[in-house]
Amino acid sequence: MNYSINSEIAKIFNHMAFILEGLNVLFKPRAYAQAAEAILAWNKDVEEIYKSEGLTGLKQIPSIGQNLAEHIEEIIKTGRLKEYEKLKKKLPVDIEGLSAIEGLGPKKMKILYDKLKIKTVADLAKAIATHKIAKLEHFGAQSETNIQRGLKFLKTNTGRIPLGYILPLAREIEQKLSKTPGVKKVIIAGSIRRWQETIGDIDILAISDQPKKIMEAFVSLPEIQTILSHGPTRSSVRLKIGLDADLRAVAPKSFGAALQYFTGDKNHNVKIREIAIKKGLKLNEYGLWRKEKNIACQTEEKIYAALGLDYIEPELRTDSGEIFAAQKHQLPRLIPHGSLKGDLQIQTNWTDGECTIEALARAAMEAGLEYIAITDHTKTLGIAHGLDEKQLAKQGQKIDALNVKFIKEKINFKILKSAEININKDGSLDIADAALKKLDIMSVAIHSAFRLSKNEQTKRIIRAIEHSLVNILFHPTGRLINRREPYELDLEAIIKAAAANRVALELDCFPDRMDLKDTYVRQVIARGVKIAIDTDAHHPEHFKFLELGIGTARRGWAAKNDVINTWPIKKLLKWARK
DNA sequence: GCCGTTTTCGGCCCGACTGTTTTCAGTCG
Repeated sequence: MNYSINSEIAKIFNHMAFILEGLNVLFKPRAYAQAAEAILAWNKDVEEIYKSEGLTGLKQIPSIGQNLAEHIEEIIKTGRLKEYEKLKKKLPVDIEGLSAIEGLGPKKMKILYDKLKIKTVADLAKAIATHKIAKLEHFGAQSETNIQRGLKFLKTNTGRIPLGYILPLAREIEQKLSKTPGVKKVIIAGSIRRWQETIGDIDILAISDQPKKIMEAFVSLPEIQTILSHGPTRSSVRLKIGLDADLRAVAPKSFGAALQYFTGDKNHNVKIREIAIKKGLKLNEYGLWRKEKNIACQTEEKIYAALGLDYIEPELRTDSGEIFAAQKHQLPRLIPHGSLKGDLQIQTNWTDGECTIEALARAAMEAGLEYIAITDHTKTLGIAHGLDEKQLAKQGQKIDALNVKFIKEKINFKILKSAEININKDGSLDIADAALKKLDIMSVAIHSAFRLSKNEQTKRIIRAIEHSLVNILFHPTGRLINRREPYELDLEAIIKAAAANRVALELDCFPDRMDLKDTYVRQVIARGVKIAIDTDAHHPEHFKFLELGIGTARRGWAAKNDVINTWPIKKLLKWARK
C-alpha cells in the first residue's frame, strides 16, 4: 500500500503546527499536529478517500474538519497548499534539521531566525563559533553550551527501533534499578508497556520513598552516554545505543496514578484528563482529585473506575475508540500473554534456518509450546535452496520419525508437516497439489515481484488464497520496518477473500516484520478472519519473539479465539482440513 | 482549527526540569 500522500500531508501539517507555535498562535498548533497524527495512523490513502467520497469522506478521519479537509483537497489537486507557503515565509528554516537539537523548539527557532537569520544547522554552528547566541535575549552562555552539545549529539532520526531489539536492554536496566536501596518497585512504562511495534525511548517508573537515590543510580548507569536532565523526581538520559531513557519516581501511594500517567499514550491521557475535567475533577501523576481531596491513586483500575470507565489495558491506550468502548462496557477480552500453544512458521537448516528440526522442536518445548509447523521454503526460492516435492516428502519422513521419538520419550509435543509455499508471479503455487495434500497445514507467501501494480499484486495473492488447500497467508504486507515498504495491495479485498475461503492471515512477529501490524489486525478480526501468530524462527532463540506477537495482537483488539494457534492441535488440524 | 449525550460557542491536559529570569517561559514527555 502506498501511503506516501498521507505522510506528505502529515509532514505539511506538522510543519504548520510548528510554525504556528513559533508565532505564538493558540490552539491551532495542537489542531494541526493532531490532524497530522490522525492522517498517518489512518489505514487508507487520503487521495483514494477523496476521490471516492470527497470532502465528506475526509471529514470521517478524526481531527479533520471542514478547513483541514479543504487543505487536503488543495494538496491533492494542486500539489501545494497556499496557506502553508504563506506560513513558511514567516519561519523559512530547516525545521527537521534544527529540531534534532535537544532543547531547540519553535519559539527559540523563531528568535534565532529573526535576530540572526539562522535557517540551517550549519548557520547555527557558525553562530556558535562566533559566540553570537549567548548575547541574544532569553539565551545565555549556558544555552550556547547546550546547543553546542546538542550539535554533537544530534537526535537520531534514523527512526524508531523495533521493540524486540530494545526489550532486553530495557529489562536489564529495570533489573539494575530494582536493586537500588529503598526502591519498592521498578516498572517499564510508556510505549514498551503498550507493546508498540517500534520504540522511540525507554520510559521507566520507580516507586520509592527515597527518589533521590534511584535518580543517582539511574544517571550513573554504564549504558549512558549523556545526562539530559537530572532532578529529584525525574531524570532523562541519552543511552549509548542512541536512544533516550526517562526515569520518573513517585511515592508508593501514587503508584496507580503515576503508572497511568507514564504509560500513555499522550492522546489517550489527554482524553482521559478531559473526561476528569468534565466531571469536575483533575487527574495528574499523583492521583485523581476533586479540589484538594484525593479520589483515587493506588491502582489504575480505581482511577478508570472513578471516571466511569472499565479498565483499559495498556495496549489499547491509543485514543482509537477504546475510551468510548470502556464507557459502554464493550471492550474486548484480549488474548492473554502465554496463551499460544503452537508456532506455525519455522525455518530449519533444510533451507535458510540455522538449526535442525529436532533442535528447534526442543527449543519450542522449552518455550512452553505443544506443537510447531516446519515451514521451509519451496523450490522457486532459489536463494534459500527451497525444497521440491521429493525433498518435502523426505522431510516428512524425518518429521514422522521425530514424532515417534517424542511419543517414546513420553513428551506431549507434535511437529506438523508444512511449508512456506512460494506464490508464483501469476498467483499459482510452486508445488504440485499431490505433494501439498501430504502436508498437515499449508501456508503461502510471496518473495518476489514485489513491484507489481496494486491491482496485479492483489489479484495474484487472492488467487493463492482461493487455492482449495491453502490455510494461511504468511507476512501479508511484506513490509520490513525501517527497510522495506509494504507491497502495493488492496488489503480490504484480501481480507474479503480470506473470509470467503476461510484462510487465516499471519501476524509474523519477527521484530522487524510485525506483519500484520496492529491496526491491520484490528481490521482483519473485525471481519471475522482468523490470525496466526508466528515467530518465523530461524534459530532456537527466536521463540522469545512470541510475546511481541501477542502484544501486537492485543493492540489489534484480538481475543484468544481469533488466534488459531491458541487452539489445541486437534481443533487446529480439523480447521486446516477445510 | 476541532469538537460536543452538560456545549454549534467556548472550551482546549498537566507537571518536571532548565535557564534566564527576580516570577516565568520554553521544552519535553
